[in-house]
Amino acid sequence: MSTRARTIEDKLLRRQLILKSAKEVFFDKGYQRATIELITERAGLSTGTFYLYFKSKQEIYRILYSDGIDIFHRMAEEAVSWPGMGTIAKLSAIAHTYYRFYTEHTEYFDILAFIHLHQDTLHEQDEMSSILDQKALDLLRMIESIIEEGVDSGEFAPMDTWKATNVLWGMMDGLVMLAERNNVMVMGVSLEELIKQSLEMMFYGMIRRIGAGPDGSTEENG
Amino acid sequence: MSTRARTIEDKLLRRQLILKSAKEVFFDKGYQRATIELITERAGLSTGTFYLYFKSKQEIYRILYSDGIDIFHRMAEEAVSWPGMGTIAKLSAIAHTYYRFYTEHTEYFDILAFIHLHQDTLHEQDEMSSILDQKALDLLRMIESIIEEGVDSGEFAPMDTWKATNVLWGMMDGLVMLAERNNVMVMGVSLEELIKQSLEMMFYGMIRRIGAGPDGSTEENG
Amino acid sequence: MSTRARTIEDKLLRRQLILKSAKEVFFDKGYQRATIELITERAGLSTGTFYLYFKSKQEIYRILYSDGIDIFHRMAEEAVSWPGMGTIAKLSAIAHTYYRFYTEHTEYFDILAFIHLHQDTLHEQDEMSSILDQKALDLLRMIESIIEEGVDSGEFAPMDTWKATNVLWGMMDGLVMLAERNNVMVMGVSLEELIKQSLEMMFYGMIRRIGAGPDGSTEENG
Amino acid sequence: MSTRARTIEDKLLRRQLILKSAKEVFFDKGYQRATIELITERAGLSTGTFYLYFKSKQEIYRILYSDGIDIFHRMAEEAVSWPGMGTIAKLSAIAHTYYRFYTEHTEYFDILAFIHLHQDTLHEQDEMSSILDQKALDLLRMIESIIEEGVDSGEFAPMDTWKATNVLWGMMDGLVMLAERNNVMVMGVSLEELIKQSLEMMFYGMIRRIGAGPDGSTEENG
DNA sequence: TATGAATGAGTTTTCATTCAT
DNA sequence: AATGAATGAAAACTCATTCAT
Repeated sequence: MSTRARTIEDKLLRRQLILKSAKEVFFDKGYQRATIELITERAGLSTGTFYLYFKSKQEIYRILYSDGIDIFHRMAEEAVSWPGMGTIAKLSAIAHTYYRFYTEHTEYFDILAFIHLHQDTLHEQDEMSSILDQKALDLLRMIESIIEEGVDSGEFAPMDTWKATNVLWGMMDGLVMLAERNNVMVMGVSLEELIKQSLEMMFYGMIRRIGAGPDGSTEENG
Repeated sequence: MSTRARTIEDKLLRRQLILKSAKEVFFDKGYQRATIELITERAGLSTGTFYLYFKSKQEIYRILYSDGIDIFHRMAEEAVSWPGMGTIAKLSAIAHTYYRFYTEHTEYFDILAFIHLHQDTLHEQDEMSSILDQKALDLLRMIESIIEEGVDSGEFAPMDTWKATNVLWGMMDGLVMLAERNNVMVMGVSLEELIKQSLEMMFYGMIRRIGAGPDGSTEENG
Repeated sequence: MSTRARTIEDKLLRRQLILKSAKEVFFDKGYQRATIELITERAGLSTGTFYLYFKSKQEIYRILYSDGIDIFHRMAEEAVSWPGMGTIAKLSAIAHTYYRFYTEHTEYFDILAFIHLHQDTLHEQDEMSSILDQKALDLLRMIESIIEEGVDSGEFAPMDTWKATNVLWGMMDGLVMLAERNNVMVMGVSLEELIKQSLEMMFYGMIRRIGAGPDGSTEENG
Repeated sequence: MSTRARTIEDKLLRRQLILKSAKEVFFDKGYQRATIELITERAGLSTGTFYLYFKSKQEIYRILYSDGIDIFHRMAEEAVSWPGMGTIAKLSAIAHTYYRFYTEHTEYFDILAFIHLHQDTLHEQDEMSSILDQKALDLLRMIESIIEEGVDSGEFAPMDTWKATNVLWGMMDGLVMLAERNNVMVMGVSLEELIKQSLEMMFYGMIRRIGAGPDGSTEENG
């Protein structure tokens, strides 16, 4: 690609280049300390060019957020697409995918984690924000559908599947958040281990067992 | 107190007033978009006055963070200080406290959640940062000691208590984070409900049961 | 003196106290970096009190400048008031006084040296500035009158005494300025030595000698 | 050059424009009261543009100081580079250069005079400060070497040349300082005249003469 | 009189965005 | 299309001065 992007392919390539730079700079510096100059410089372009491809700094941030969800969604779908997987195996696979997404796409993870804490900065009443939320919702719905399968197949006890979905996600999310925020705290305990253990605890409560109530409680723990 | 804070009490009150304003503005706007002008304006004071009570914007933020942890720590300790509480009751109480802290001190919650995502910005190699981390660590250690009690008393199966602490915290944290970030997602499911359910699932995995292995797994879900 | 200055003596004393503090702080920090708070704090008073005794920061600066000139003027007059002193002895005494003033009243010296470089800051078209200039002029006139005596008595060759006065002052001033500004430059050469030598050089050019022209030039250096 | 400086030449020109404005504003207002806004406004630019060309207010000040010394050093070297000049002629030429520098580059003169009185403000332990001091020292050394030539050639009596250099500089400096600070004082006496006369007085003390001691004293004025 | 809390104008610097080239 | 110089609106922080107590 030369200095001018004449073809549509060139333009797309250049757009991708800027997105990549932005992702890296946002990861290195955070939203506020990332500057358009840093982003374009890293892409080997000039600041003005940025505005030929993106409307604003906010816009590119939102696009990255959206892309991040898409990537994770795709990874999760692939992870559960193998024939013959049981419900627990699928949920384990999703949890493991979450861990993989965290390690392989840390920059995206940060952007995703960051954004909900800055709704004030970024969710400024435009169409984008609701789209983003919709995407996140779709992701959760996919997970819910797996749990529903488990209930339908009798693998899991009857339960409020939406609740269970949120429990699962919250558990994963909280653990990764914890790992990210402070390495000291999870000292000596790998994130993967924690997720595995959490899942086991959870599944143990979910699976159908004689004598277990529909909400996972038993006579034993009253 | 009128226009001038003459006594020590007045000064403390005014300090509290600024802290309150800051907490609210940080909550509304986030750290970056919060300005000293907004904070003092909300307190009915002038910008200069801010610097009579606090050294910098960072300082007041750190104070709020520290205060936030202190408040939660105190709430948690009070919640488990009733005589005759079993381990599960104590952990439930802490989880419930977390929920209460979230609802009653949302501004603090945000500050706490925010800070670990911006260690680069705020944890700039001063004594404060290690104190803060230490405080957070102390909190987790307190929870761990409760789980240890449960293991010692035979209520829980033997386990890695530090892992379990992190699972518990991660679960709570993730759920609240989820609730905070997007109300739509937990639509129809109250946070309190979710925490309750998660705990039950978790405890079900933790309690000692005949035939259960030390890690909570059984032949059934092997 | 208690917390309130009730008598006129008390008020004068308090005024002197503030002047002393101001002199020290101006010396330590320079005009800009000296703050009213620093000045009053050093005097054991509150900032507000400052404005009971002085109109502004500028005013106290000007007063110190004025006082500085007065002190030097007095020192110079005392130094030449001994009966039987010749002209050269008197001029030597004044030069030595200048050196003494520099070492014994360094704070004043700095204020005096500083002020003419900041006419913009301090000489803002008020009556004070012309008074100050008048005082400085009076000082030079006193020195000129000594040189005139020397010419009248035949000790010096006829000369333009105003020129000579300025030469003398400029020499002294420049030397001290040099010493103050950069110790390295006068490394190994004491200021006193330099002044002594300069004076000797100058007097050698001024004294009446057979064959010397009225302006101090001779056939030898023609 | 129109509204945008596209070429390197344009940029250099614009840089010069800002330097010129800064020099003037520093001269008018002094360092503290000079603001970036005043500087850029005078240059017909916006405040932000300043920071495209200079790192900070301090930086531009230091550059001007450095430039000032360079200009004077160059002027002085040119002034003494004519073949056949004797030592006295060279020193006279330097003194005259000092006067020219003062009249032709008054703004620079002020900056130079100002800086050594504010070593605290501006000489803040960076490489620049030592370079600046070195430059000033180099200048004095150049003058000293001329005096040394005079001694070597027998034109001057043996003397401490470093002392003599400082006497000469101090004399010049003090005279110009005097002229600058208060025109009234040197009323009716041109600076040029004063410098000429001072030099003559000084040289008269320095030149080798039968019966004169090595320090310039003679039996006549003993 | 004395206090010192409060004020708010003023200053340097950053950086998203624009626009002349 | 691309450039990158120019813009100018913030924003944190300081401190001489005021004024309620």
